[in-house]
Amino acid sequence: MGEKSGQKRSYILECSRRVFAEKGFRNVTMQDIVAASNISRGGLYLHFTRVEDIFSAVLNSEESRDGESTDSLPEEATASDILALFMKEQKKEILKKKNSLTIAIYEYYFHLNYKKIKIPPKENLIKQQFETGILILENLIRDGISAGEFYCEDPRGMAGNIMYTLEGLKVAARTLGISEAAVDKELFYIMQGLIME
Amino acid sequence: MGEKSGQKRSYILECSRRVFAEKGFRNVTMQDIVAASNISRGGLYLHFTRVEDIFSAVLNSEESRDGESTDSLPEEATASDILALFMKEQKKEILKKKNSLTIAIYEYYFHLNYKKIKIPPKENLIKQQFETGILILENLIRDGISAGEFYCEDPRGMAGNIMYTLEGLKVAARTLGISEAAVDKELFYIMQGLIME
Amino acid sequence: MGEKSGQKRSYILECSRRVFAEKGFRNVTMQDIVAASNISRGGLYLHFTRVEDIFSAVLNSEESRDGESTDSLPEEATASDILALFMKEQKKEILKKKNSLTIAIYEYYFHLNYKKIKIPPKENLIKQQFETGILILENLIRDGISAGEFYCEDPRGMAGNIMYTLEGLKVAARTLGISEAAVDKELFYIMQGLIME
Amino acid sequence: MGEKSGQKRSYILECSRRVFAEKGFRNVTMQDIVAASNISRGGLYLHFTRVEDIFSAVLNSEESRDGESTDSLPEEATASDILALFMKEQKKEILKKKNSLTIAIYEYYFHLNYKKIKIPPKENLIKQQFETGILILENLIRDGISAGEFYCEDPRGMAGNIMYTLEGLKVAARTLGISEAAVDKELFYIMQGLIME
DNA sequence: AATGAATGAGCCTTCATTCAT
DNA sequence: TATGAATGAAGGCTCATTCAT
Repeated sequence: MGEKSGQKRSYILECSRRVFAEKGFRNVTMQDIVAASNISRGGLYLHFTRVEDIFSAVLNSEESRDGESTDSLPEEATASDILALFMKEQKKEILKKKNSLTIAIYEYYFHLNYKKIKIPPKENLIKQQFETGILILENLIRDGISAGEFYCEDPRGMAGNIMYTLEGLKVAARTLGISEAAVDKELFYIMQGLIME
Repeated sequence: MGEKSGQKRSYILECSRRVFAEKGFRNVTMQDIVAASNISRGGLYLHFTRVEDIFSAVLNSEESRDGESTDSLPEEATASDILALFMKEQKKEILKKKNSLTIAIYEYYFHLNYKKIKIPPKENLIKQQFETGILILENLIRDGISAGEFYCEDPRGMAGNIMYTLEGLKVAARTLGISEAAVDKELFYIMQGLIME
Repeated sequence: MGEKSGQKRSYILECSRRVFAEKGFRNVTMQDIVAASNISRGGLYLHFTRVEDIFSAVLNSEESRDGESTDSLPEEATASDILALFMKEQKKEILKKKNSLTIAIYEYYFHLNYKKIKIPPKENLIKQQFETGILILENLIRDGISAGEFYCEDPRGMAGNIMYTLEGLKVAARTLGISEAAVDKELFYIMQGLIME
Repeated sequence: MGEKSGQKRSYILECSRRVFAEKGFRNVTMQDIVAASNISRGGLYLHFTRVEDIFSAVLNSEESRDGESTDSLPEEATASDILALFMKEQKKEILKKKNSLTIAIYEYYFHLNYKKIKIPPKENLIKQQFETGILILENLIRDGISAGEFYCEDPRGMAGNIMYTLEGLKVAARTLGISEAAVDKELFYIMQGLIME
């Protein structure tokens, strides 16, 4: 029973995710979600009353989906290997058009911004992801330094810088437009800055 | 006549700018602009038929406003001085809440994105600004290198990297939220990377 | 212009009045009023945003309509004549089914009651009408006493008593149902209490 | 089984009564009753299919509750004593805000009125109560007259007049609003009219 | 009998857009 | 040109009522 209800909820989120990926956040209406999930207007309201709640729930259900396509690495992978893989994933994310929530996420946060809604940090998964990203990179850089692969005087600073640069690329790709070559160039520049000559 | 019409148009843009700065792009309706400019509904439609046209026109009229608050520099300013000033302006821009079009611009581009509207590069002032920013930085870096103030192996790459990082900071400030101290840290990191020890 | 707008407003109120008379207050939707006045949904909202506002406006526009059907009296009418006429009018009002706002008024006040909305006494026309009714009756009774037609020790008390009795008859007619004969009996009883034997 | 079912029915009515007392008749939805009785939606529908049916059943179950708070009278009570007590009860009823079905009853009858539903007199308990009230008062007045306490030429007429006045006070208290002092004045006026000077 | 998820009709409200003046 | 009243489509929300379990 609780089971069934949970299933439906998941089903709605699954359908909604597609809608958000396709139309962003601000363009999505309750009706869009009704249409996408083939349920009744009232039926949807049984589970969610606002688009923003649905989006928030979608974000919270993303965790599990996240590692989806990561190529697995061999045991003896070097820091450079891992960094290269990370950059490859980031590139994919930056350029991904289909099935990406990126714009929707930005729009969602702008929306919260204007509605003056604050998400408690503990529930703010995007922020957590960002900060986790910094930590992972920092550790990776330190590992690379220890292994004599990387050179970096301020691993923490470098990690932050990389994450903000990636954020900049992500948003620029959705606004100014950015070619694959340009992304490659930027990512290459970052890696160059780390690798010992 | 053309004169009069032009005046009214400018007046509308001036009023609209305030509205966009306050409410972003997506939250603004024709009615908001009518209300802000004390103009008649029909009157507005004589000049513009869509909110996006108005926003586009606001962007195109921004050029003149841009250098507004730049502190002037002495003749003999060093590259470091200029870079420091640039960073100070960027910091202001990143953290500015009032009277900033930043969110509106992102929303506008997302909107174009979903409407599949492409702006010809020549008319895309924001993109041009971004690219101009890269050029200016590149030149500045080269000047600094020549003067023995900076060290950098790839001025062009560095300039791009800085611009994307700033973009990342700007969008993060409007989504994840970012403290002044964190901005300082990031900007300091960038400068550190340039200045010779 | 202000003229035109006022005309439309009056027109809406006129149509609404019919609707309220037919369906009461609680059963009336904005759509009913739209339908009754052959204007557009949005057009109605230009003038009124809630059914209760429309009803309130209808009440406030009733004043002028009020004396509509009063039979005129000869100059030399006695207090008894006037009282008889008053009672005749009251009887009509009590039994009137078509075109009466009585139930709507009760429903409206109940509605305000539950919404905890208080009408400032000065704007509460129904209350004023009631109190005016008491004053008029009191004066009439005093006149009748002076003329030796009536006998009454407490004209003010009698006037209040009559008004509440009439109110009771009015509401009973819409709830319990009441025959014309029963109304006659009650009104006759009141008059008997005044007229000297 | 019939027993069990009856219990549940009574339980629903008990809960519903509270809801009607609090929200009137028109504001009550099936959902309100479901919520108030911790019963399932479907479960409620097994017993009642409309709010009006529930309200009707509540009214019919009120009989037993009615005499609830009547102060008991000594054996040798005079007609005046009884009348005074009656008036005291009426005053309480007129002014009672909490736990009163008064408005709900009016709304219910208005509702029937508009739905053109007629209750057969035999089942119309409110009407019967009203008529019983008249009879009781009439007898009381006659008793008072016999005992030399009251003076009244038309006990039947007086009884009806009193009941309608009380009805008027009751409805006025819920619409125009009425102070305790004003109620006292009216009730006093009625008693004055009976008691021999 | 009992449950409560699901349905869909009905109402409310806001806007972009038009058009007579 | 300018005005602003009017239109109607689009979206939001709530409830009575049904129905599979």
